[in-house]
Amino acid sequence: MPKSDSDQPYHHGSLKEAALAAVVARLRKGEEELPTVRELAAEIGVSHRALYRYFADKDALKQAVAAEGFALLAGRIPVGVDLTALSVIDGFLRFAFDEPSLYRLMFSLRSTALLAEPVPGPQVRRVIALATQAFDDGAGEEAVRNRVFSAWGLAHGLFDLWRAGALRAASPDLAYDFIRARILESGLVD
Amino acid sequence: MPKSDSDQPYHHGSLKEAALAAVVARLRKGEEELPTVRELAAEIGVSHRALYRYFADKDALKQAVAAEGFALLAGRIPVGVDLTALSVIDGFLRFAFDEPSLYRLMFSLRSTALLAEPVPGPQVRRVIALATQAFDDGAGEEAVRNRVFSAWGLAHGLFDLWRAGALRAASPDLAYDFIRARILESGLVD
DNA sequence: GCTCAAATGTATCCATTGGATACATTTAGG
DNA sequence: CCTAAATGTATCCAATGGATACATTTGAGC
Repeated sequence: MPKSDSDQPYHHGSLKEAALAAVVARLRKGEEELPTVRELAAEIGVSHRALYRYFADKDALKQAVAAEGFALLAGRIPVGVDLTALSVIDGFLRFAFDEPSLYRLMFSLRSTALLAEPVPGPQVRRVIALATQAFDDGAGEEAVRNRVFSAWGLAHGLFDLWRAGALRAASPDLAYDFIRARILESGLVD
Repeated sequence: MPKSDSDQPYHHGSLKEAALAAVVARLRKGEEELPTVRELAAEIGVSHRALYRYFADKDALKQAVAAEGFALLAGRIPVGVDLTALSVIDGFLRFAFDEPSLYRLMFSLRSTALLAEPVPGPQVRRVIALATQAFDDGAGEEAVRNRVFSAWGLAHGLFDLWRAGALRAASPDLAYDFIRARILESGLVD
């Protein structure tokens, strides 16, 4: 017999997706950290242990959220004729400033995870592939890789210094402009 | 009457210093994270609550450790005639690779802490002052500041990408060489 | 349609951890 | 000396990630 009229069915149906979406939404709303497993479960309407059917432990949840983040980042990078070194940089930087908490989470992972070993996850590989393509000016493979990492490092580093408070910019917009100016002036992207 | 022959006196004498030194030592030995308050207290030989006489909460302890880190970093930067843009970069990079856990902790702080607001802590200011002096080539104040942050951002960013696993270097030494090469090739430091 | 095993979710328990409060022990200044 | 402030301890608490056992659904094969 069906349990008395409860709006929620016993099986959620898409717990994993709902969990990831809920975490991303929270980070978007300004939360700096992952919610507790219990908070997250409560928001979705399940017992906290239910989440462990889909994530081995909390770190696995974090990894999955980070993977979502890289997928969202890839979505910010234009394709086709609009794929240029500058548009990659702009998409990357705008994503970082739009979703600072998510961005931080994505790059806070230890090695042995997503970005590395034995090969980066597909979401990360897509971002790297797009960037490599955009920066490919016909010079050798190594020269292109060097420029990609220099530009990536500069953007990532300046953003992180801002996040840590070292840039001491009056507003996020000014920080964005400052960082973009430094990248343009570096000559890494025309 | 004195408590029966216990080697440890009731008062430690320099708990704060001992605590900071113990944490730094642990990070140096490869621990990635801060120890728990209890572990730390046990190592020093006091009850865990004793530490709260010196640190408001665990975050305050973290901040203090980070401040120690910046002081150690400043110690890696040469003074006098050896203070050049390149020597600053080398000191900075070597510190990061020598003490990756401590380095990460130093830059993992939120804003409103040490690096920012209302003004960076003295340990951080010293590092910035040395870098600014080393990069001062007589061009305007703003141009110097721009170059300092570009170089800092590039070094910090590439190091963090390596730490996250994105560089996929075969060894720390190769990563170090790669990063140094990118910085030299940037033209930010001669 | 039925039945039963696999999938999914719940209830309950546990150890660890950061932190609070009350009390004990020293130390030092008048 | 004596006592107040400083320093450290004992003990308690709530939150949290995680484990184990059990309940509910679902669906594949007969």
